[in-house]
Amino acid sequence: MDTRQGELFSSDIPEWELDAASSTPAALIAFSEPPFGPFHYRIPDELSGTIQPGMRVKVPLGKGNREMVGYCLGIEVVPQVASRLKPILESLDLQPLCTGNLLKLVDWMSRYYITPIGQVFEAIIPAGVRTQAGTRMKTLLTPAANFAFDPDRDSSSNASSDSILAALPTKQRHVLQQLILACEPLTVEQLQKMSNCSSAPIQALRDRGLIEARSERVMEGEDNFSAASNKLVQPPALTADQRLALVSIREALDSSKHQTLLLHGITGSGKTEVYMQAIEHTLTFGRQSIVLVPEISLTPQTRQRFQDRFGAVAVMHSHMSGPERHHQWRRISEGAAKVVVGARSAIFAPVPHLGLIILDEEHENSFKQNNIPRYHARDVAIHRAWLEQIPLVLGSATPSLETYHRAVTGKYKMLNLPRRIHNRPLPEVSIIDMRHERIDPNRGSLSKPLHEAMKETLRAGGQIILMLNRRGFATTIQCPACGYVVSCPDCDLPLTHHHDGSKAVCHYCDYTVATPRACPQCRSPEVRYTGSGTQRLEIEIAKGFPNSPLARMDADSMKKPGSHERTLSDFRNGKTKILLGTQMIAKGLDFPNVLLVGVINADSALHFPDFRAAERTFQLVTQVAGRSGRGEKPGHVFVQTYSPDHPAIELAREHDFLSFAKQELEHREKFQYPPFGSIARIIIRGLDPAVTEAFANSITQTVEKIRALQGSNQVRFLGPAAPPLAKLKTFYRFHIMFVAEEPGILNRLLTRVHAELKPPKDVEYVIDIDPVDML
DNA sequence: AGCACGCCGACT
DNA sequence: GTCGGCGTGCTC
Repeated sequence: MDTRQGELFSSDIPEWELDAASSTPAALIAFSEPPFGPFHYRIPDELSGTIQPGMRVKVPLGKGNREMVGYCLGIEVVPQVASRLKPILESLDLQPLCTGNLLKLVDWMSRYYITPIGQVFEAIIPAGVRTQAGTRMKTLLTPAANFAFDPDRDSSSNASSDSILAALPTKQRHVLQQLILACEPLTVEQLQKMSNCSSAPIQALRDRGLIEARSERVMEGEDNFSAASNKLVQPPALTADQRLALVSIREALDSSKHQTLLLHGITGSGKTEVYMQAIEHTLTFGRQSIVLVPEISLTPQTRQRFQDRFGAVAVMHSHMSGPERHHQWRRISEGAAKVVVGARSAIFAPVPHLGLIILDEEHENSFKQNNIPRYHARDVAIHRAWLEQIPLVLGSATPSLETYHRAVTGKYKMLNLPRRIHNRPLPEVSIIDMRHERIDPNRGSLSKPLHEAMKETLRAGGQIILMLNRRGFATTIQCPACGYVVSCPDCDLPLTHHHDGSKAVCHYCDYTVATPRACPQCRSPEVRYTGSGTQRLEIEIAKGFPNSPLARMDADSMKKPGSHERTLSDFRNGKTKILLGTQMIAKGLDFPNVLLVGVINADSALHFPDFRAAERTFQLVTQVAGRSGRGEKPGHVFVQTYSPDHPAIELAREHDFLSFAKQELEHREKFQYPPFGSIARIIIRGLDPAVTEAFANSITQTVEKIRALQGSNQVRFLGPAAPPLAKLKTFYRFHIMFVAEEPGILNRLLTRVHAELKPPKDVEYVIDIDPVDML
């Protein structure tokens, strides 16, 4: 190719400083792997006018000119001689995968999360869309122009084509006649079948130019994504509170301006109905909506509820196949879906006329992505809504303190649903002080009061939800003789015993071994299982309540597709009386006959070394408590804890979010934690502990240097220190925490630091902006 | 990431 | 004298 280019300009003046008149339009291309670029590429004549921002292109890179796929960021005029630039080889998309505000959103994410823009593209465009999953190239054959399909054609009208036909070998003539008679483009296979021949005569006709072939990408399989069912459910009447909230959202929609609204509605207050009527209003001016929900609450029921109301609903979640995602994505970008309901990544849905974004269970940590780019869907939603100048509704019974504080200070509009539907009371919550509970093997993990309440509830025909936030059978496997604990060789953490298959499993990396029958260290013939998980609880309950059908819901029992759906429908129709599970069952479930909820261990989230531990505990207890008493009969909740005096637990008992928030905000302000400050984290991991720690320490020095350079002394940092998971999947880990008054200062510092860091071999690091956990 | 250039040790 | 180690730097 351009091997002689260098010789054409042998002067010492860099080419880009040459005559400005030779400036030329070039495409700016970024890659999703190093070197991320972006780099300029020449747009060859045959592609001129076709390359647009948001498209993927194939370009040569480096000395070997290896072919790379890159994303076009834009077309620029660069003061460079056109021939100096390497050319784009090929355009991979007919239409941009990303346009307008979505492109701006990608750019913002790249800067805010300090992530190469190519990696952001890779994360927001589903893999199934990039590979065009579910489509296939099909070659369609048509007769050459002078044989154009013509059903009325008689033999005298086109003498020349007839003579060509007559001159052909028999087989080829027959094939061509068949194609003309077909009156529509045919695939090679179809034509072969019709004329009962091999592909040879067809190829010969193509070579003679008598058959024209064109390639087209077609959707494979039938369109099984049904459109609207014709009878849609009519909206029910709203309560006064709901009406008031809806009026505010409608005002925001009508204003054509951006506004964030916090819908603070207690559990069972009917937030979803407000969302749906807001979506309805959005539809009246021809715009679509995006509804984001945590992955676990994206149940078939949720989906059904929206489908019954709106018909044309697109669903996006992580357990979808490539072709499915691709199809949904296409439907969305064509504007065929009125509503997109999805988890985290649905915030990137290519909706053409977005009118409203709703983010339900706003406080949920699962909206934060744990791998690059480590974005928070709530914050991305805020930015997208701002770019589109549309309202964003954040809904929760237990808002995050960040959001709540912004609503209280007037940055967001606060909407309240302080009452349950039909004025039903919130359940009475009883705290069980486990420090004073006698252990009784007949009850296992259940305290006497909870055990009694269960008996009573079952007698009265009610249903029960029990939450234990640990899966497996036992959390530690220990030798009573020598104290040896069976641990993960890769993470140094105790393995959890799983009863099914008698295996010991690491819950952080899935390392699995057969649970030893004897102590591997001292050969003592006995091991002890301490700490209860859902599997043990299931066995205990089955023994204690043999006549009450029971179902367990956790990551282990929900592996099979459809099991989630089946378990919930069995519980809904009363086939099972007791539902026990991990926090998976704490959110969103709405079963009117649940009269009792038991929290087996409310402290599980309380003792994490994390400033949000209290907030999470409050949220978890409040959320799971909200599952009870949703029907006509009142509900009751029992919370087992070893810290009955902890404010998070006491205030959750009183359903007093306001007091909890007030108290917690005071604490946050003292330490400049969010929402009073901005935080970020650098996590360093490496195979060699000493090398890793040395690099972590060197980061500190770079940070101090840049901080002095920028004069950003407001930034404080802690560390490097060993995080709670000091070893994970064979990697030794360190982290550094950053706190500053506002995100801009932190971003400016970390962007520079990132540019200077160069980790040694086998060491890597990530920057986590606005982390939600410190693990 | 890959691939070059580049500057010091053990081999024909 | 050359072959080759992987440190450093660049990729439009």
